[in-house]
Amino acid sequence: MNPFIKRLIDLGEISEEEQAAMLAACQPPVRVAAGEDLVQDGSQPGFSMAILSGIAFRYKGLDQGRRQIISFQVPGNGVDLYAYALRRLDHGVQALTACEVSHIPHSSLDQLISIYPRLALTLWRETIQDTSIMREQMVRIGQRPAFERTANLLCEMAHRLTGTELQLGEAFLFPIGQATLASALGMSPVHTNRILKQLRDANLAILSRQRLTILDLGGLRKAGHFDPSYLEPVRLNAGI
Amino acid sequence: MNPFIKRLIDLGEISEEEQAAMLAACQPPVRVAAGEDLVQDGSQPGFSMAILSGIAFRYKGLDQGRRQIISFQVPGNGVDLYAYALRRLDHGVQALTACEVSHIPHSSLDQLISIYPRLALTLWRETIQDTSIMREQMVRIGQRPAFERTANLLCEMAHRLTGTELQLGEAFLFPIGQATLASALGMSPVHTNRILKQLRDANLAILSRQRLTILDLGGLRKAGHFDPSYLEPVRLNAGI
DNA sequence: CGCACAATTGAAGCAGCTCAAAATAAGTGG
DNA sequence: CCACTTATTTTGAGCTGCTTCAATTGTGCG
Repeated sequence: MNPFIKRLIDLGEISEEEQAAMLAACQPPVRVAAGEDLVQDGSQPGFSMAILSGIAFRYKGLDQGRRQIISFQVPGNGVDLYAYALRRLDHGVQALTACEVSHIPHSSLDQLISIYPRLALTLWRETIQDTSIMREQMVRIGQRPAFERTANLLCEMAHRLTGTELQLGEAFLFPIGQATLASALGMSPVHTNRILKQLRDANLAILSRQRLTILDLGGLRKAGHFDPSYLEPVRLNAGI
Repeated sequence: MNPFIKRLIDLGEISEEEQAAMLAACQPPVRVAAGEDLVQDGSQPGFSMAILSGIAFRYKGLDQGRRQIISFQVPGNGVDLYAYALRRLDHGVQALTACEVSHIPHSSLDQLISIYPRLALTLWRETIQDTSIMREQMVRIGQRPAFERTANLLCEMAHRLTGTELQLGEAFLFPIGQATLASALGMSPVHTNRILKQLRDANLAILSRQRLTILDLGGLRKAGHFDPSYLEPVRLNAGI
């Protein structure tokens, strides 16, 4: 099934009719090569996107080549759904791996939402989940020392990639260079390298050859003070 | 005028009827003392809030007392409007100064939005502005060195407080302790103190006695590499 | 094979941290 | 309004986590 639709179902009860309507609003998949921008910083797209396969990331660039990676987007995630209400993007989105994305024109969203208001709430929830991840990233960068910080991010990625096509048994396809990882962690590439070595030496995780291999999930979680509750899907009418 | 309504008007064209309806959905103001929580981390509020006066901040706590301040909320800002779609808050909100806030029950939002769908988009836009600020905060923490980082945040606060009741001529009421500021900047209180001294010595800004005084806005902006474009209100149908 | 790029390691420096004490400011009760 | 207490700010000193620079090794690929 379309992983984006699957995700929306996870986020809230949506009828088959709504699913079909959402699916119809998604344009045929576009392939984007690794390293390409899905949308440019500062552009004014008339569409949002859903990631069908692959990993992308959002980033904000500074002068002199430095940049901060804001968050990763995995299959099923929407990308800049809230660009729907933004005139001008304040960040870029780039493909980490080759990606398949579906464009969703904002005009289609207008129609969709006017017919199925509940869908709007579900889409909104997807963006909210996104902000939860951003907050966690902020805590990571602002408060956690390098080792814990790195372990924590790897835990998050493993968690989010679980169940996607990118899971390969105990390992995950996560072809990120150390320089790129460094700009997600807010630390230097050299230090990132050393921390990865420490994680390897501690038999917690290995990141190499396009792959993230978790050797000791429990240990990695402890090292990263990782608590996945912020990633659990948020159902409006569940629980209480 | 109610600063929240004023802000919504800034964010998009909303009719007087819509304004009135929104106003009606806001419950009578509640006063919260400085240092008190507006909402607790982990709680499940059935309402969102608007800040009528004062400054609040959102934060995520770690073990051992460390915490990261996610963002500040100034008069007119909504607080956790998207808690509307969240079951359980993943962060807390605390009053920096004494605050007046208006609760907006989610049930009222339901009704409001079903009658005035355009209001939903405007509220959404308010939350989007919020995420822009969060992204900037992430860049600040992840990429900027202490001096630039601090200057940048002070620029943002000055910008956002301009035009509110908290503006006092060249200065702003911003009664933040250095320890609190430190947890917003992701640095130690001692170092925060030294950076503030540097800013003072450079005749850029003074933060003391409850007040933020900007001595040299141009210089402060340059020092902080501050570009306010992410704060400009985002109008859907404007421009182009 | 050989080129280009990514990962690894070493070494030196510094930005920012912790610890700890002194100086100011802010409350509080008499 | 003063004396006292308590919190906040400021400063010093020493340390370390992380950075930068630079060289080496490894890896993927035409």
